[in-house]
Amino acid sequence: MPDTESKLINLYEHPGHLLRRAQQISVSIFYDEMGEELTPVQYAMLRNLESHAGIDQVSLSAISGIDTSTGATVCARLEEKGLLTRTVIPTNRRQRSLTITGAGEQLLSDLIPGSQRLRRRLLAPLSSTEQLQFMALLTKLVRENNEQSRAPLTDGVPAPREVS
Amino acid sequence: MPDTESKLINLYEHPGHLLRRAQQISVSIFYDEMGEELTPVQYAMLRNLESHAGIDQVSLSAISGIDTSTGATVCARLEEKGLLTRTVIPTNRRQRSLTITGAGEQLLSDLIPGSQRLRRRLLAPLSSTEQLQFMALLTKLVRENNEQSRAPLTDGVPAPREVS
DNA sequence: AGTTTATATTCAGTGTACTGAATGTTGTAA
DNA sequence: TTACAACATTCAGTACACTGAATATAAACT
Repeated sequence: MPDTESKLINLYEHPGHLLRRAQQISVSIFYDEMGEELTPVQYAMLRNLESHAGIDQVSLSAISGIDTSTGATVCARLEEKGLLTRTVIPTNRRQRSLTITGAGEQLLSDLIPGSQRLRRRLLAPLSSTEQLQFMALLTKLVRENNEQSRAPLTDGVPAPREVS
Repeated sequence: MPDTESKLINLYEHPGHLLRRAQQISVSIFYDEMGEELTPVQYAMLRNLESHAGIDQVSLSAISGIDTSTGATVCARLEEKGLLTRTVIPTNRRQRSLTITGAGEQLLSDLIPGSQRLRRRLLAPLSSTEQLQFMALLTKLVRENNEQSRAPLTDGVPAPREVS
């Protein structure tokens, strides 16, 4: 009998604990391959900004799966580093339009090889078949539990709320 | 052709990003099912302490997969809450022996049903077969990448360094 | 118009999680 | 025994990630 539902002696049979460990490892490899210029979350937001020029902070946070409070501080740091600019939108002075700078785009393109190595290293313990399985299962788990966290993903391109 | 190795347009094909989201969701469900008395990491450390009475902070951090700096602050908070006690070991005044209190053991046993619901909810999007697959793959990934993070797991029972 | 409601952002506070350094203790070697 | 290395713990600093509340703006409604 596989000990999936029975005794909970070993904490490492708990999916939550394993996920925490996997994330730690992922972050660690990230810094190894991508350097110290960006944190994983900063990278994710900048990468998402690249394909959604002029988006506002709330929408960018949403597609990045990050709570808006956190998203604001992340954007502030990216602005400090000169990787994006924030400008108040005249037609809706609540929103700030975000634009990636040249330095930001340069950095992203410099980081492409690292991001590929990161992915390969993280999945290296699995065979190619297992890699596909794992990604499919993880995607399914995230997608269907999506609404659980404070920062549920707005799927795909989330109707950029007519910034213009 | 499955887009596993090709273009990296969609960030949600990146394992690291998915792992971060999965962890967010896991934490969120944790609070939902386990209440606010303990954080996930506090729970993990207390649970590990239960089966390793008298262990020192460094060893407990190691088996919990937590860096010792972080482990120290977590233990301090658990002591404040009256869930464990820390006493300097006379024979080695560097180390502090940790002991779970009655209140700590009570709390852990109260949380057992919640921890089972947590596990079920987290894995609910997957069929039973998929759940087994997923746990196996995640375990493999964590185990073989173990040394990557600052807090590599000492496997199983890590030779409690003769506390006594 | 004036009031409510919704929205975007920010702020205060707590808790991981890490790095790098400091402190104190123990054990070993010159 | 004195110097040095190893070790356990702590501390300072940075960055997520969340909650709950505050602020400012915009839209809707009476």
